[in-house]
Amino acid sequence: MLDKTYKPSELEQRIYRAWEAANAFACGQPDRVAASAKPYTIVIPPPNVTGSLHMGHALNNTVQDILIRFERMRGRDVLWQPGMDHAGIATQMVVERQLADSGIHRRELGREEFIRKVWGWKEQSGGSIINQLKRLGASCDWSRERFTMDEGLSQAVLKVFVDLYREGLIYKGKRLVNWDPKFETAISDLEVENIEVDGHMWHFKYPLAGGETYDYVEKDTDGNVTLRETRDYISIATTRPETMLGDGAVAVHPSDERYAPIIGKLCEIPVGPKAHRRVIPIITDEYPDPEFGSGAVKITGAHDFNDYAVAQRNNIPKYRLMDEKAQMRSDGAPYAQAATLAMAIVKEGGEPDAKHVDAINLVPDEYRGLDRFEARKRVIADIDVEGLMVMVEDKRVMQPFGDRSKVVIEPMLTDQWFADAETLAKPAIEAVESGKTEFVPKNWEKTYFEWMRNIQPWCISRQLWWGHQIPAWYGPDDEVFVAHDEDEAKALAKAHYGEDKPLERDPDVLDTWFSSGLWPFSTLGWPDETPELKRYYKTDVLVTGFDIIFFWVARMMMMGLHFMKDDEGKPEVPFHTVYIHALVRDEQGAKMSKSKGNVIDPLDIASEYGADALRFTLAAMAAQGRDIKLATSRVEGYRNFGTKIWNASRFLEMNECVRVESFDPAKLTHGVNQWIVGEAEKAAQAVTEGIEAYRFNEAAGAIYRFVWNIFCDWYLELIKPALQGDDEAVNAETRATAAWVLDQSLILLHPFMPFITEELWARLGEQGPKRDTMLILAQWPDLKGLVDKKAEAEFDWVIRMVSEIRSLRAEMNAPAGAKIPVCVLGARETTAARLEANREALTTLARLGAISTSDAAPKGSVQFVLDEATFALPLEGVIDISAETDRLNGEIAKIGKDISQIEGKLANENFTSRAPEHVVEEQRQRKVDAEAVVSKLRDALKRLEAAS
RNA sequence: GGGCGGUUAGCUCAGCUGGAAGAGCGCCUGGUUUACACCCAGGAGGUCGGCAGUUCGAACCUGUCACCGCCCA
Repeated sequence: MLDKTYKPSELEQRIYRAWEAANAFACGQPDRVAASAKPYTIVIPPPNVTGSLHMGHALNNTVQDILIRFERMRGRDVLWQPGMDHAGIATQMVVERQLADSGIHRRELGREEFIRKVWGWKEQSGGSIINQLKRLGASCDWSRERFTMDEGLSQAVLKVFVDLYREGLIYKGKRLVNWDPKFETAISDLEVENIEVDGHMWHFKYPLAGGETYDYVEKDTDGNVTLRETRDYISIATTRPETMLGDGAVAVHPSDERYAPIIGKLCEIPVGPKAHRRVIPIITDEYPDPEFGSGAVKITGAHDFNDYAVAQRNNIPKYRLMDEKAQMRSDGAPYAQAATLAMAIVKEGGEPDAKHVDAINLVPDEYRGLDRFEARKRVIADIDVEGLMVMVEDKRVMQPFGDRSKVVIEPMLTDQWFADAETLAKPAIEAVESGKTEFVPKNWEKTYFEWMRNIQPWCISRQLWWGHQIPAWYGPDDEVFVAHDEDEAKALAKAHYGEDKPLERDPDVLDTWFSSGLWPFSTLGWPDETPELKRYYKTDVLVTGFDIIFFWVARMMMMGLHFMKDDEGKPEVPFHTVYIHALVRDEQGAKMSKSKGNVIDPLDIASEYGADALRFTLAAMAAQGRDIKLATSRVEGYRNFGTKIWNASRFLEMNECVRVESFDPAKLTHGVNQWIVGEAEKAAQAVTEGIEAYRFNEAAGAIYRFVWNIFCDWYLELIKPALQGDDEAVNAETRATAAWVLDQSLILLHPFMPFITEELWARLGEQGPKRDTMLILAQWPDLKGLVDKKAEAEFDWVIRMVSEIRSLRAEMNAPAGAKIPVCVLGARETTAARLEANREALTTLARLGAISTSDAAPKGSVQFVLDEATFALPLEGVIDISAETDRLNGEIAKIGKDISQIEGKLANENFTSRAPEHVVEEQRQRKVDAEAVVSKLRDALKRLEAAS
């Protein structure tokens, strides 16, 4: 006997272990392969090895598990490929922090030892998210779990790097990158968060060289002169005064008349030792906004992305001012010498030599070694002393922060490896344009295109130790040899130099995304041509949040299309569908974050309400194109739903509703049973279509309504009298039907609530014919032809009648226990038959006494109209005649209003001539029906009046 | 500044092809109906953000305004 309530915490782990023991998650099940089942593949977007489960993961994996369980039950050979990525920065950070606790820096350990420590950490405490996914019921094929640093996946990385390099799609170069001074590495744009903070805008005077002057004129929009003065300077606004030291030019917009007189002249950077003030040219470029600040912009090509572009266009030297820790440089020659070299470049013009420029340290001696923010203060103070500060404004400024380090990111000119993303993106764009890969919902394609069409070279090198070390070796003259291993590099070097030369390997590692971009095929064994690769690539769907379209989708598309080919040798996409799900927010709609303290931990929810309730909630709220604002009251409601089906099962158990071997839902004789199997078919169809269309909320809603509002609320109530009755034939059919419908419900609910359904499947399997399989491997229903129109109409009528009577009873305050007789007037054949067939059920559900048919209503009756018949409930003494008269008049008035509305429509010639025929016909029918009801209500009113 | 999305019941949200406004929670009333109080029955509650337009007909299409959110610069 089942307990009164379902207790998830006691059962979930046991059930999960049973699935694992049954090997239910494994792909390539021999019976399915033998039956040439079509493969269905999802690769998990690899969670980070340092990560722990948050609500976003919970939603992401619930969706994947729903799809996987659904297709598994539909007989497909499913592979849900799990694993994790090695998360270069995050992991290195964790281990470094641990080391720091014992006062050790990784450099003291050395690279090899440090990496050993990272592996040790990974074995011990990495990947806790995997167990958390299991708690949610994720049915991944864990036997195939992969890690981006695995031997096989590392081979894939090597091959991809070498191939792309040889194809000219990977190159090394000095470019501006986002530099994280805490981790001392380059990071990608996507790892930078731009946050608006309180800052300042300083306005400084850059004196014109040689004491030159010009007429500075400002005009209003009508061209009237509002200011005219003689100036010997140009005013520059900046939020980062410390970068002035590296200025290479001042730029103004070509249309800006104010500065036209001084274009091409030189001005002086008002900082540094007086004797060696540098002068820089005033140039024109489209970049400066004349409306913004003074309209003149200082150009520091080595420390600002916009300035970098200007400097590139105009051959302006890009002076690097800081070191890896973002401290002011202290290398190289003293300032006086450096400034002289810089001046020489200005004089020479033309394209400056980047290497030469980079060697010049333009930080004045007294600022060298200072932190950048300290240097800023000193620069401001020094300029102020000279009286060259015009003003300082308080201003909100966008500042870039490292998403992990939380320190201010410094744009920095460094040597890095780049992938030619623009070239790789072309086929990836084309694949979505042509529909080879589709986004669901479709509007995300726009985001994808937007990003892919404006893609920047992808900086793939990281100055870290943890990751795939770049397979590039340098000769003594810095000649690069890219090879799969050191031996190959040596051979290349020998061929190049004509003799053996010592080589040194590039110390940097690759961006983690370089390896996770290969995930859809590297996990299947590529570059080996494994049977798995052949069978499961391309995969079916990638499920992810929109915030990482750029990370996963873009990279997997680029790499997949470049390296994978279909049977005809054409590039093959990694997945045909990208399902983008919502972001989970808190109840108020704020993004969940630790700092806000509004994080709802999915595991807490799972512990309190069960993993099933959490999953169902996420699915029910996963409407396309909207964020999920998670309220625990919803979870509670769906926990109750689990309890509901549990108790329904308990009810069947108590009433010996046991499954019958040869049960055929198409051959039922009893109306209520014909009706419920038809409803089951409709529910199965709705759930199936919902999942197929990625409309999880609709699928969840359909099974919820069927189980609760149809099966429990009506069917089980309707059959109670029969179960108690002594008609053995009806009784047996009803029991078998109930058991069969519950079974269908468990199957349909399983993708959403796997634990409780599996448990009930087992418990209900203890009676009746033996189960063939666990529920997870059971057959998804394909129900057809079970909808019996007659039964459907009949039980629609039963429900309406019972509801009507209940409503009136409540309204009349009839005692809950009172059995009220009912008299039916004007009933035609169908109604009479329905009354007769369902007499017991009706009297029980509506708490009726005798049901009689007559032509005259008993005195003092409450009356209502249902189809052609009028029902009279004699409540003499209980009812207030005048109140009842008012009620009926109210009804008549309400329907009358409807009628006049419909008449209005029908009288409109435009409507009858232009609206489709079936719509017009529908309105005509509505009018006829409503008029019939009104006329019957008028009769009822007359009877009431006659009685009083 | 560019792009995307939102505004529907007290709250959280559905509403697909334009054709009679929905759910869960909350609220109110009643209920010891031996499956379930994590329940049952009944009920109240909406100018579908504003305005203008298209249409026989608009929550839905178009324009515009307002407010909110996100992404990118």
